Amino acid sequence: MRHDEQVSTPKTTPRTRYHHGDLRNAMTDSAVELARAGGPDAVVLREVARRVGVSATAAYRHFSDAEALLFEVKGHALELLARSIGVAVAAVPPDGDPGDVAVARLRAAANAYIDFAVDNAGLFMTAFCLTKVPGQQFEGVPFTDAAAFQALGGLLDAIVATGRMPAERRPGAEIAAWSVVHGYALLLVGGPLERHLSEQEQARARERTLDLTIRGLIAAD
Amino acid sequence: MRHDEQVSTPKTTPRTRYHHGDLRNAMTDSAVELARAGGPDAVVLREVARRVGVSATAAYRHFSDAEALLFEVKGHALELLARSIGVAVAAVPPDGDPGDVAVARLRAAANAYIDFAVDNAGLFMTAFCLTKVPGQQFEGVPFTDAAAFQALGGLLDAIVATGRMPAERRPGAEIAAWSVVHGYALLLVGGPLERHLSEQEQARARERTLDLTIRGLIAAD
DNA sequence: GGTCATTGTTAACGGTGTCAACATGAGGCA
DNA sequence: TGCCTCATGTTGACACCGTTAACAATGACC
Repeated sequence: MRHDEQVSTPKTTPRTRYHHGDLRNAMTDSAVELARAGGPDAVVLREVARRVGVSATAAYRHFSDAEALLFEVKGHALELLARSIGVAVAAVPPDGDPGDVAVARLRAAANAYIDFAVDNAGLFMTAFCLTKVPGQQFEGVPFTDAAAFQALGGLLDAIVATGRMPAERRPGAEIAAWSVVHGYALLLVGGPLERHLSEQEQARARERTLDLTIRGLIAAD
Repeated sequence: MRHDEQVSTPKTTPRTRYHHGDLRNAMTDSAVELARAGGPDAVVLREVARRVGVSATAAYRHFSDAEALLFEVKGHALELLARSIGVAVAAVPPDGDPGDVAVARLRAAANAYIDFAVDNAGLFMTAFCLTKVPGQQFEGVPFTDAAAFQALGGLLDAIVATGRMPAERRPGAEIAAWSVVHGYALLLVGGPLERHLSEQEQARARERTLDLTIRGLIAAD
């Protein structure tokens, strides 16, 4: 419906063979690029088909719906997010006090989450933005998040194992941790924080938010 | 684009007078109802006009854009959210230890925020969901949030005043607090939590998340 | 009571998702 | 080898959407 900015190179590769050969993946990739650049609203079935060099209706041989295509994009975005976090966590040097390392890993994961949201705002929005009240059947975020959720749990378990966090405080901690980071990221990406705070203030706010959360997790009471 | 469910009564009030008299407000109200029921995607200019009993193009006498209408709805949704929180905070009995009262107020605000998101998922999504990477000019959440932000600051100041929270931890605390609650609400509304957790687990998770956050805010270190 | 800006209306355009009917061609079976 | 079949892509059409241009009604002000 919105037909403003036609961002860039339509990139119509006018293929030679009648059958594309790998249309589903090609469309998904193209859709991911659109989402990266413009968020979920930019994922337009006809535009995707155009870029891949195929008629719009060809999409229906591989996706039941325009929404199904968007769903695929969400999955990809989540996978990229998870990978990005994994890299950051793995980059934490495992030397020194195990408790420090475990906490540093959690912090690295949190920062990677927020960094991803800032650096790939379009993908992040696409992954998490719900634009309609979901019906009976879930059509929110694909279940990939479950894996990420377990990974986060692992980080927290590690902290408990080093004695830095009371075990009885462990249950539900993933949800609290995820909530903070997710909320901060969303308030930042195109949200109020991005507008009301300078870049420096944002950095400070992020640090303090993470400090506070980690204190809540590991502070003795 | 999506033209599936036509939810309910089009409610076309075929007015008698040529001029509506209060078209702008009527359209805004109707749009808010659509958003409440179906989220931002349900706010369709032509449908709004239909319900108010007016031609689609009449909207352009009062809104520059379909987006402007949506923007108005966002403002209303935020106002309702703020009002809802205000009521909850005011309902906290001011008896007993001032520190307890101040903390209870913060907790009430947090719970009201999440309750609003759950009970008015469509409005909440409409208020906060960004569907496109914003351009130079902000087009995210209207600035009403600034007022809510200050109110939250007031709650935190009160806690500091009672000595329950170290003053040096005060700066940036709004952001941390808001982040948790906002993130939890968004993970809940149509998000992963709603699907992976039973209702009882959700209640427990919420309690623990708030506990953790408040501990982070007020725990001595 | 006449003038005119405000607020409506109709007609039309391009864009979008989607369906039905048709075209192509790659792979298996004779 | 040749044919048949079915997955894959195409064209054409429809309904809906946002938006603009040109026109009509009305109410307020002199």
